[in-house]
Amino acid sequence: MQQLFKALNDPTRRKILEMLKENELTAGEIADGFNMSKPSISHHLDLLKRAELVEAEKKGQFVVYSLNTTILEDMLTWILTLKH
Amino acid sequence: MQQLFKALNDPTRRKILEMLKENELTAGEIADGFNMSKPSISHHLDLLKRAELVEAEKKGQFVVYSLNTTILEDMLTWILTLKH
DNA sequence: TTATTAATTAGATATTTATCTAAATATTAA
DNA sequence: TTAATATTTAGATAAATATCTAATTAATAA
Repeated sequence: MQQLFKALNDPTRRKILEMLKENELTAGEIADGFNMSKPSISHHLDLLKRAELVEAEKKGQFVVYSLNTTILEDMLTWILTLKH
Repeated sequence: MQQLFKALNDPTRRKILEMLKENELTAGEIADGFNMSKPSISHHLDLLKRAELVEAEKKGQFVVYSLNTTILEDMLTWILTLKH
């Protein structure tokens, strides 16, 4: 849970998730969407992967990232429990 | 949105919200639930208040805190948008 | 094989954050 | 009015975080 909240506590990482909502993207394509160095984006992707919010698959020299919304169920449950 | 995610990105603050789910509580009663100084708890309460997750009402020398779940709608919406 | 491209890892740094103790403020009780 | 209680504010510090550049790894192309 902590890892999940931590991963979402950054606007860059939230925007990455929004980008991946449409299509899966390579690390480079994701980096192109930001005015930030590739290593920084790589670090953000690593945090998202650790939180299980994205999955990474190596395709040749590329790494393709895709969204994994499964883990968000836990957060939804936590929030809804608070509300009722 | 950033303030909201930030406020939830701490286990102490999340536990405070869970405590307030049951009853409203004074700052001192909340602090009693933790092995942490009162100023630290006061700081956490301040962050929760800024994020509009709690409301504070002064009653005599006490300050009573209560949960405000309204703002959580925004987060629910964000998460659900990501999922569909 | 050598050069190029894609991505990550390593290491450094500035900023943010969580925590503490001490001091200040505000309210109630003696 | 003075003392006690509840809470916050101020200031300091250690740890975590986001970012950068340089170096490394891995895969493809010449």
